[in-house]
Amino acid sequence: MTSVEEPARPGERERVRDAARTQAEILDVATQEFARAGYDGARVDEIAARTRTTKRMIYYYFGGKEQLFTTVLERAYTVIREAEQELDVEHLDPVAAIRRLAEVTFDHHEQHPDFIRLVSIENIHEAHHIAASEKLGRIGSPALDVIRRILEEGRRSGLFTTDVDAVDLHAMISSFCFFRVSNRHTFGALFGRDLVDPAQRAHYRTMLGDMVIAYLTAERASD
Amino acid sequence: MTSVEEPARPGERERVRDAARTQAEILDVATQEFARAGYDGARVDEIAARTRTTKRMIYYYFGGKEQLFTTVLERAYTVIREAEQELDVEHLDPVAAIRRLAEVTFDHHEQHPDFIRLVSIENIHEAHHIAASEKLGRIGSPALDVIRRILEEGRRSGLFTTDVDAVDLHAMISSFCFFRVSNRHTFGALFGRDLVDPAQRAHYRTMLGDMVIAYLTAERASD
DNA sequence: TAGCTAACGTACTAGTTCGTACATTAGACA
DNA sequence: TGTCTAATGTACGAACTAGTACGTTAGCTA
Repeated sequence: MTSVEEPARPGERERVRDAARTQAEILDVATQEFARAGYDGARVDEIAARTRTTKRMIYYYFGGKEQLFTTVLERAYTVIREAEQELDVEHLDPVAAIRRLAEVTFDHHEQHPDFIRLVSIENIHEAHHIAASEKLGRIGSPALDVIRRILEEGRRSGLFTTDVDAVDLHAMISSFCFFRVSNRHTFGALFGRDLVDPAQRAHYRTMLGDMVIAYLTAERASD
Repeated sequence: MTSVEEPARPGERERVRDAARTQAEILDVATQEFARAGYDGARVDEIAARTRTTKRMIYYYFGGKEQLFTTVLERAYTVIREAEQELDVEHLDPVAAIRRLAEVTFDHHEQHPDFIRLVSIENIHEAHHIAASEKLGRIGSPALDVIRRILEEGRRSGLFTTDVDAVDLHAMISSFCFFRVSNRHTFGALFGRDLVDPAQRAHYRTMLGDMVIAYLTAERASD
């Protein structure tokens, strides 16, 4: 999400015109602005003002506000998918692997509140931008493949007693991680508890893992 | 959320001027419009147009767009709190009671997608309207009290092995119910699965209950 | 039934906001 | 070193949008 501020690598004197840098700078600022204010709340002029370039360039490179937002989304999703690719849990036993996966998901959500906000905003708009994006249509999810393999192994070994679909488990894990960040403000205002309080971080991280493992290893759930 | 369209109770001829009805009508339409487009995306003119009255009246009764949104939120939360008051699970054993509570929460989220959207929107705005509202500050949560009592009983009887805080359990249940509705569109677009597909409703409802019960009755989780 | 006021409608304005027409120049390359 | 184009800046316009000034009237009450 932050490709920002390459301070002119040595030997490479900062050029006045640099298409790639200008585009990256616009995307960085746009990400912040859209995440801050929502699609309609975001101001193209404001984005331009916080850039070293002008509004003209936003239209030159991205075409318009709508496409800019789509590109921001594309980049945000690409970042998270790349992080998922790093996932290295196959050497762990199924229980540890799932817990680790949950923790990595937990950490990623916490570390990218802007991404969470963008996704919330995109949902208000019924995912129209994702639908319109070719890139996002076929981006896939490495995490899902990992979950699938772990679940299979866990079931074969008899460690997991619950027969759950990978997508559903992903939804279960994501929902907790996402909600904790996305609904932080209303939840805090209504129940007087900050779900993202650093002092409670380990607590909630453990709670998530416990919950998922308990579900997967429950002795004969209802079915 | 829908006080709408009282079609002139018999004997009570529809008056041309009716303050209460006008206000309710504005609130109904405003709820839809804000939920549809977000705070900044919503148009005061559009709200007025879909009402039998005019924009003038919105300002007459509510003061402005900001206060109108706050009032919409207040009413939406009041509705959900009233639903929680109906909650009648104390006669059930702790396991059944928690499962029932989870199911009621699940049902309520499904039945009020507009409410979910409003809450998402309010979170984008960092709960500023809730913070500014006296009414919402001290609205409380009947559900929390219920959870507290069930948990206590469950622990005393030895049925629940996990020592969890009522607010945290509420967060756990809510996160799943909320995410399923709030992130329906992005999740569907990315994973090709509609979390709110009626055919899957019972499946997810059971899954939530299983998860919560598994967590509460797990044999000595990590602690 | 006369008077009064809460309830209402119309028409307008000031300010904002996305988008673009037009002009300019850095710097790659021949 | 001259040329050409991608990259850039300035200034402006058309459309929208929250909010209001001013005038009107339904219907309650005395």
